[in-house]
Amino acid sequence: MELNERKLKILQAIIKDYLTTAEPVGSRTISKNYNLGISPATIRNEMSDLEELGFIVQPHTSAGRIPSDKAYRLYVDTMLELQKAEFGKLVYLDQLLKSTGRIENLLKEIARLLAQETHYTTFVTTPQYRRAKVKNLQLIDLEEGKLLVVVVTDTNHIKNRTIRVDSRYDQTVLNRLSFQLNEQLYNLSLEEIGKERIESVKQATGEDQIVGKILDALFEIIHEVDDMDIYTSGTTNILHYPEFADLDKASALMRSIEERDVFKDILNTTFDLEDGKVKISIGDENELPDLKACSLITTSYHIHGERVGAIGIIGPKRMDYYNTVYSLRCLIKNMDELLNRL
Amino acid sequence: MELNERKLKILQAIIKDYLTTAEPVGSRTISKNYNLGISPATIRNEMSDLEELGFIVQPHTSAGRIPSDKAYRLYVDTMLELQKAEFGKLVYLDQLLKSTGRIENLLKEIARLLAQETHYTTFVTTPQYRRAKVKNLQLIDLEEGKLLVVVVTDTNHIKNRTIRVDSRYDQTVLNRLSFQLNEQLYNLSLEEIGKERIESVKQATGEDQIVGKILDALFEIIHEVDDMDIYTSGTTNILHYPEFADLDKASALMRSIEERDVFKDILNTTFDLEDGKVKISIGDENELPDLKACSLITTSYHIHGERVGAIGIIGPKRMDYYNTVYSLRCLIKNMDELLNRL
DNA sequence: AGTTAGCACTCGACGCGAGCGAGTGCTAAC
DNA sequence: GTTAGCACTCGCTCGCGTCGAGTGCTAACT
Repeated sequence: MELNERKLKILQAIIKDYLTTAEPVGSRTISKNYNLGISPATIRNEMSDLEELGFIVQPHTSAGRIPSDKAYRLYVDTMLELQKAEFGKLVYLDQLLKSTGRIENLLKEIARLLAQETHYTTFVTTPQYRRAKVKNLQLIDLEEGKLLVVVVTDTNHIKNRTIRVDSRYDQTVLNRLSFQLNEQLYNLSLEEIGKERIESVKQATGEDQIVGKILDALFEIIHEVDDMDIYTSGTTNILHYPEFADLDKASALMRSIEERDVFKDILNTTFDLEDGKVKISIGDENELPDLKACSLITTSYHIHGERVGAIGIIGPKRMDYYNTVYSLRCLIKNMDELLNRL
Repeated sequence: MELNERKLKILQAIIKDYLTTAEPVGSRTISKNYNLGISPATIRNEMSDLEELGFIVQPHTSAGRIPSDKAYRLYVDTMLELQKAEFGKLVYLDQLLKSTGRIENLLKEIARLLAQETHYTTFVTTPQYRRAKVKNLQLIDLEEGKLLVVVVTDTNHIKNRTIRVDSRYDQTVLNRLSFQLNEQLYNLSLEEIGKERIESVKQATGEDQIVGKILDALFEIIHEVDDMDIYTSGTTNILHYPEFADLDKASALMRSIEERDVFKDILNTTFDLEDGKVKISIGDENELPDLKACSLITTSYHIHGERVGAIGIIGPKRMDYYNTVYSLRCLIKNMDELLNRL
């Protein structure tokens, strides 16, 4: 059995109807409202096939059908035509810039506006300059069993961390070690220092136990998200989605968002995204259990051409993908321009 | 009719019971569980009196009684004995300090821990240095009906705001006015410029309509909270209070908190608090409609002896005042010490 | 005069069953 | 291959009776 054109049209109709009503869709509804020229009985037969193919599911016997994750994926991949959209200028962003000088407030406001427009939950991270380069790395003897690792970047950000080691190392030994590591890492940007690079430096420096520990700490320092804030808005909208009528579910999701647990996964994948790409991840495609009833639309924003931050929308799987993606794209275009002017 | 000792005991019993069960309290319950040595019938008579006195209310006929705001106020003022409490050292705060260098993260964590301990919603503001002094004040003619007020402090913070006026003022007139106002306000710290000071300057400058407007704007500029962040935690706890079972109420309150509307009132009164004082404001005592079903416990924290930030707890009127106030006091003591060490 | 037992009454909460209606799958005819 | 017809399923709503917690009132008791 294959997905012929009529099945596709019916599926499309089901999705479209379900997106607006949030109610299971029956054969009669489709026959009446989407003139495909076929009777409810025929549609029923096709729907039975679509269910077998895994595109729709029945919440219970004698209910209509609702789209599955697979259907949403198909919808997003093939039925959403966004390529040729034109994006207007958002004048309110300019006004925003005038009313506040701090970029933090600007980002907060952007999250707020996006939430207001889409009625979903939104988030924006503060910018992360991952192209900053290592200028200096220094190891400092603190006390028996403790070392301090300090990294200074060419943007004069200072990051440090204490690590535990088994024995005491003399400062002259540490200085030599610092020098070696500096040679290996100098002028590398933070994003270039990935897991592989760390491993290769380990090899090059001779696989010493302490060097291993230092490099692991270094990796963490560089990639720590401690100084990144995430601004959210519209979390209370979750309470109004019919799929979160169950208070426990809603509360679990809201707590995950409040505690920032949600973002651990999201941000990694977003920063790996190629420029200008909007990523949609639907239901079960999300790692976090609380997000399995949600869809996520994420993208990145730029300052001086550098991809520095993430912005995204969390909504029910039944969300209005078309308009939401449109809004996000339009916002990003205006936002990138705005941030370049800062 | 007066509030004799027996009535007081019954009221106390009602409050105590209601705080734990969140259910209206009946006469039989009190007779059985709090051995006051009187029968339900007698208690009913007394309760009838207590209702007439405004200390308890009946949600509907044939239901038990619940304490009114007035009762909570009495309870908090006279029945809560907190004076002689000893506060232990919170070791986890020290650990917190070690794990993060930034004060922002420290404050976020403090809000989180307090929410976790109390199961209510908490907030902490970032520090505000209000002892900065006025260095210069300038009025600038913008256009017909619009003036710009600029204040510069000795810490080189610049604050400004446009205000609307009825007619146009020549810049030379504005300069003279600026000079006059500067004379009055120069070298005053921001916290010294309170409502009373503003009033007295109004008098001294001759009660002109425009001067009034300028001074009002000035007051707002000085006390505006634009560069202040407010960290909240535990907002989802609201969903579990029985008094917010109504989703619309819960969602309205959570939105108010998310949008920071709640804090406009709260913060003004908190910063006016004398040092070390914990303020409790119950139900209708709160300005904001969404807070009328809540109680608020707020106090301030200090850095180098200066009162710089607010911290507080938002819970249902039925909250556990005793333990919550205790937790807050204990936290503040440790927090002030910790912040001094920074 | 204050206290208490007794009693009728109120009213929300809960559970149950009938009825409704949206929707299905199957069958037989077109 | 399509469709009309039909029996069947099942969640939802609504009304109704019951239950029980709680009250106020009255009359009797101390």
